[in-house]
Order: sequence, then structure tokens, then C-alpha cells
Amino acid sequence: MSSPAPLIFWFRQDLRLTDQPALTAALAHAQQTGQRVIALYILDESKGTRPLGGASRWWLHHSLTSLMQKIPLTLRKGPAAQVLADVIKQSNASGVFWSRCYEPYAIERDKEIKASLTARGLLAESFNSSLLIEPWELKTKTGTPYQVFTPFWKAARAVIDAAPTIIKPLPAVDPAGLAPPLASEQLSDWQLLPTSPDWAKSFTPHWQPGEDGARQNLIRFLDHAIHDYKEDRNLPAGQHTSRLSPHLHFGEISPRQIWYATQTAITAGRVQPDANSDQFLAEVGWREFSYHLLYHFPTLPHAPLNAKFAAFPWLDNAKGLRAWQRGMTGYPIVDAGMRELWQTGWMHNRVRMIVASFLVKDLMVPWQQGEDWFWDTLLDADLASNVCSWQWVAGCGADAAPYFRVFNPALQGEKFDASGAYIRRYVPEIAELPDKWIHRPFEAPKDVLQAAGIKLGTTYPHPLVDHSFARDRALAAFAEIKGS
DNA sequence: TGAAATGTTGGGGCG
DNA sequence: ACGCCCCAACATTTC
Repeated sequence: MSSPAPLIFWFRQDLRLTDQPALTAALAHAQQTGQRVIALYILDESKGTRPLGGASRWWLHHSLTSLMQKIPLTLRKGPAAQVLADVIKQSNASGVFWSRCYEPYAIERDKEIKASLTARGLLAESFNSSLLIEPWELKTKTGTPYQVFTPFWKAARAVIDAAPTIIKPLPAVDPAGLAPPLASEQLSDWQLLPTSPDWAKSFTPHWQPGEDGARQNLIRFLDHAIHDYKEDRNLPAGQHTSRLSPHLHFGEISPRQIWYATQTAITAGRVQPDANSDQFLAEVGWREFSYHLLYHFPTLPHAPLNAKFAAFPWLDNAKGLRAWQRGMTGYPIVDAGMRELWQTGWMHNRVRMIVASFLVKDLMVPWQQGEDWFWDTLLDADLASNVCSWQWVAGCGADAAPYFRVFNPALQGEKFDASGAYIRRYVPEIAELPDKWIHRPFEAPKDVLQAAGIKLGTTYPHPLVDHSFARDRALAAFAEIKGS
């Protein structure tokens, strides 16, 4: 007699076992019917998807490794629909459970998969695992999607505060209900890790991919940095942020867990319910807002939300783009940020705004090219957040920074890295400059440069462009499209 | 989740 | 003593 048909749980951007509604439901359903659950991860880089960036591949490798230490996991590579069909055939499975993704191509693919499974009489169930509120659940009074953060967040908080149970995380699943893996591909065969050169070696001390690392970052943040978060989150030199972004992207932790842990710390008196905790929750809110926007405006990854920007006179500036990517623009705060990104797979958010403003406004490079670079190099590369943030900086997005709001890199550096500690860490060739000149070596007197062992144009680049000139140029370009 | 230009005010130097 | 000017310091406007 054959054993009952198993269910398949399809892991995607939800690589965790706690607060896992889809897996919890699959296991509960299986238990009732005497089934077991096959845990499956599919590496789907087929046409139509956006292939993972290099940094994301590194993270995925380690996150899957961490998950496989806890549960049996079957690995397969290929177009998801085809892989699922194969696995269903092999295992005689009676259904598939998964957590929703919201990238336009994922929505389209998953819809087809669901329809096809259902048509064949199989169970196909999807769940919300990664958002506090589904993108279609919030609408303005006139029934349109929100395009401004503040009212969006006000409405979202009202929903959350009125129904505290929606942020109550589920307990960890019991892996006993999981089936042994089917014939699985080897993770090492996927070659997710870089070799020759191993440019990810320097990532290791900064990150612990997987559910345990995510929890540790959250606990550490709630114990320390949250107390002065509102102001200190702007300082890139210290550890003033949660560093949860890659964990969130891969679903190693859910926003519900973050929210609940914060509320619990407040109730216990370990955290004050003040502007600092509100600011932290609002940052979670920006992620929700990005998903809301991406869902309702699926062209966002390619096209400016503000149609006027279609006519913006971007420059074909390959040389500038390359210097920016390598952290060789001659503006210390920009170069420090780009090198932090390269070395650690992450960049402080204040600095992300500065480098993005520099690329888009000072160099007039199309924001899509910056978005591409971030997609490839960020461990937390996330379509919704990345695209919305780039459009925000470029001035063409929702609730965007006005185009004429141009960051002055030297002033931003002086304001948020007054002691130059961040610059000296990532741009060591100018470390000997005194604080007064560390953010503007191009204005330092000759003898100061010499004493610091700097020869501009040799040991550190001249500025790629003069900021004051670039600012005027950007404003003129903006004026061109303003009336269009 | 700006910066620069322009306007206003008031203290102090100085004839 | 008074008016004039300079210029921080701060506020407002503009991009």
C-alpha cells in the first residue's frame, strides 16, 4: 500500500521557520490527512524573472545552508512551473503551498502556476508572510492607491493598532512533519558563491545569514540603538541601525516579528514609546509603502512614475558611472559609501541617499543604472525598495524629493560624519587629512595635502565634476522638463 | 529624508 | 551721543 500523497511547501523569499503562515498551514493540513510535507527551494532564473545579483547569490547560499541545518530541503533549479510539475510527478504530491511574492513577474508566474495546479485538481494555496498589510487592502478615500507616505502610513497604523492580532507572529513550526528530501541538487553546484576572485570574503565578518542572525540583529537593536534612533540613524560611522534589511528581503524575519518584538519591548518597559520607536516602525512602513507602490504601479522598475521624466535629458556618462561604482569620484562621502557597499555588501541609508543624489543629479546618469548596480552589489537588493528609493531620489517617484533638492556631498559629510571616522575607514588614502578638510580635499591648501601624503589626481582623484557647476546643470535640465 | 540666495535684525566699531 | 556701516546670526524665499 502506498503512503498518502505528500504536500509540497515551496520556499521562496520566506527562508524561516518562525512566523511562517504558509508552512504552518501546509503542516496542519498534512497532519489532518496523514500526509507529509516536502520542503522545496527552486532557483528560478528563467526568462522573465530578474536574475539575482552577485551579492544576493552569496546571501542566498548561506541562508539556504542555514535552513538546511534545521530541516530537510530539496533543491531544484529551473523554471518554477516546470520544476513543480516534475516534483509533483516524482512525489505524487496533491498540492503546493507558498508565501506570496509581489514582483510583477512573480505575480504573473504564480498566477499561472496556481491556475494550472487548480485545473489539474491539485491544491494551490498562497499566504501573506512578508507584509503587515497586503498592497490591495489599503486605499485612499477615493479608492486609489496611496502615493504619499504620510497618509499611507497613518492609514496603515490605524489598521494595525485597531487589530493587534494581525501582528502576532506564529510560533516556530515543528519540522517533524517534513518529509526527507527528494533527490536534490547540490547547493555547491549552483555556484552561488564567487570564486577567483572571492570578492565576498570581506562580507563574512559583517553578516550571519539565516534566521538566527536576523533574530540577533533585532534583539541587539532593541537593546541599544533604538533608544537614540531618530537622530543617530543618520550617522554612518557607528552601529546605529538595525541591519535587518537583507534578513527581511530573504524573509528570514518578518515585519510582523519586528513589530511584535518592538511592542513587547515597549510593554515590558525596555523601550520607550517615543519618537525613536515611531521612527523605527516608520522605516518598516517605508518598506510596506514600496510594496504598495510596486503592486499598483508595476512599470515602476523601468519607467518613471512621473511621466514628465521620460523627457529628462540624461547623459550617456559611462566614465562617470564607472568612477562612481568604484568609489573614485573625488568626493569622500560618495567614495566611502560606494566602497562600503563593495566591501560589506551594504551601505548606510543616509549615504545611499547621498551617492544616489550624486549619480543622478551631479553626473546626470539615469537612475536605472544606479538601481542596476545596487541590485548587483547589495545583499539586501529588493525590487520594491530599490526601485522606489531610486525614483524617490531622482525626483520622479511617489512622494519624491523635489528634483531641485540637491545634496551637497561635502556638507552632508560634515553634517553626518563630522569627525570623518566613516571616511577614514573606507577611504584610507586621505585618512591623514585633518577634520576640517576630510570632506573637501579638493579645497585643502597645498601644504595640508602634502603633509597628509596626498597628491590629488594621483593618490586620490580630483572631483569628477565641480558640484556647484553640476548643481546648476541639473537644475537647468529639470527646468527643461518642468512644463512638459 | 537640502542648499543657496536673499532678506532682516541687532550688536558693536568707529568717525 | 549719535548715525552709519559692517556683518554675524537667523529667517525666508527660491531653485
